[in-house]
Amino acid sequence: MVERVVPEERRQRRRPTKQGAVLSERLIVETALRLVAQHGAEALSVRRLGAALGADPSALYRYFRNTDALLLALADELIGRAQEGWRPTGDWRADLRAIGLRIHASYQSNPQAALLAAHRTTGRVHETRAVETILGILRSAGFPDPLAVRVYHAFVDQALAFAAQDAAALALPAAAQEADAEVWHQAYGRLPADTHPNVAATFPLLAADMRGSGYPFALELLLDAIAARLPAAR
Amino acid sequence: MVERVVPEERRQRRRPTKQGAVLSERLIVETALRLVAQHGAEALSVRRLGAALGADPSALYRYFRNTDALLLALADELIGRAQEGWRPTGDWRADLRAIGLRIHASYQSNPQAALLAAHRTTGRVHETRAVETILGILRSAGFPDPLAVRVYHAFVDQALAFAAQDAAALALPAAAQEADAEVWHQAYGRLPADTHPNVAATFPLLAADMRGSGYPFALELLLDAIAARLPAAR
DNA sequence: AGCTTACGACAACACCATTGACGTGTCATG
DNA sequence: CATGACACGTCAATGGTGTTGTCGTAAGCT
Repeated sequence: MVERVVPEERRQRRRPTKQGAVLSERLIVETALRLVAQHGAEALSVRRLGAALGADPSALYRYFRNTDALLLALADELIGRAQEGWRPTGDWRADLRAIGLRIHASYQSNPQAALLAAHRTTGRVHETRAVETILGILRSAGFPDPLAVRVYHAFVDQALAFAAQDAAALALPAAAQEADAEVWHQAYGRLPADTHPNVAATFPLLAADMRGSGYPFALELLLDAIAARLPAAR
Repeated sequence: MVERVVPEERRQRRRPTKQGAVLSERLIVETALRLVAQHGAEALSVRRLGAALGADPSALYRYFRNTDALLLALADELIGRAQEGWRPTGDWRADLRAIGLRIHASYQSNPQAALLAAHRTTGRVHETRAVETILGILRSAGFPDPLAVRVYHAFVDQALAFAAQDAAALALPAAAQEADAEVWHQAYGRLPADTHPNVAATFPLLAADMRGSGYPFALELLLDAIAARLPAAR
């Protein structure tokens, strides 16, 4: 097969499609995100995306070598949106907290796409910038390189894992979402104290706490532990 | 469409297929798990499963209303297998670590099914038993109820989130898996020191560390932080 | 022994990603 | 301003997917 993809920056000719659309990597990514947001993850197919763009499906292969490459571009776009407008404060702990919460929030804003994208390594610009930033925060805070790398890994994986996990809940149909919450109260609210004493004793607390995401507290705990491993400065 | 599925317990006639196999829910689930284990996640299709069973693909629809129902059955089977044989030691930290790693490991053993399971609250016996156990460990370790509940939430969500995250990576088509690994060397190995000094400085460490899961270290950090919040005993 | 019907098989449908071939509109060159 | 090269949108085809309407037959009841 001949390589059909021309890198975006080297693209010169832009011929409109029969329906008048002028394609670009940007337009394709944005249309794909819109498609997923409006009609769910399963609505994202080359054929449907082509239709939404007003182009033949195969035209997409002039921009992405396959659907995997497109998916990576979507993932990178989400990472990029998470970083928009953020500036480091110089306080490593505050900065890490902000980045973690921003990644989480960005993925929640498009749960369907987040589910597709959260577990990929893109190697694209937004991602490499985020990696560079986080590593910079840790190294200039005084973590020696081997520790900085391990901490980076745990921090990033946890942010992405929670983001995907919470996105999955949001991605459920609204009806199924409420039904799930109901089932939770039904099943756990009625567990008898003789077989499940600990659940029974803490049920009101549990029910209240499980409403929200576990991420903010888990992040705080992670930051606690990281701080404890920071070699005493001075 | 007519409902084709007859519940397993009410099944009476067992007609062999042309190739002589006698189908059952058990046989189908076990064959499916074997198929995935031997030939990878992408080998699991209705057609291939039918072929592996020695039956027409459409015969499966006499046992499962669709592939989602089949995958749920696979997931349920895995949950059952995972909990076998674990006993608490009385050391809260060792017990939590063991539970976390067990959940993680069992999901890795069949990523495809794990992806479905990790995002759903079943409220069924295996799940409620796990909740009861973890809460019991925390409460008898001396955590006051409100803290025990928050810690429980963070711990469980972390385990499930990482399990799903790492399962997702394993469930990718082999090609995408290799692509992700390649990206680390291609994209991150070539980032110039003037734009990405921190990545450039730590690249060998990074490439080595990112090969494995971030969970074991993230779990250890979480346990560190939890221990630090345990009210001094005595 | 005969009847009912469960269940396996067949064939078809609608969708999917991907690719080779083609021709036209766009741009760089002169 | 004309021209030639070729980028890129289009077409058509391939081989995959899950799913379903229909049918015959053999299993198991009476």
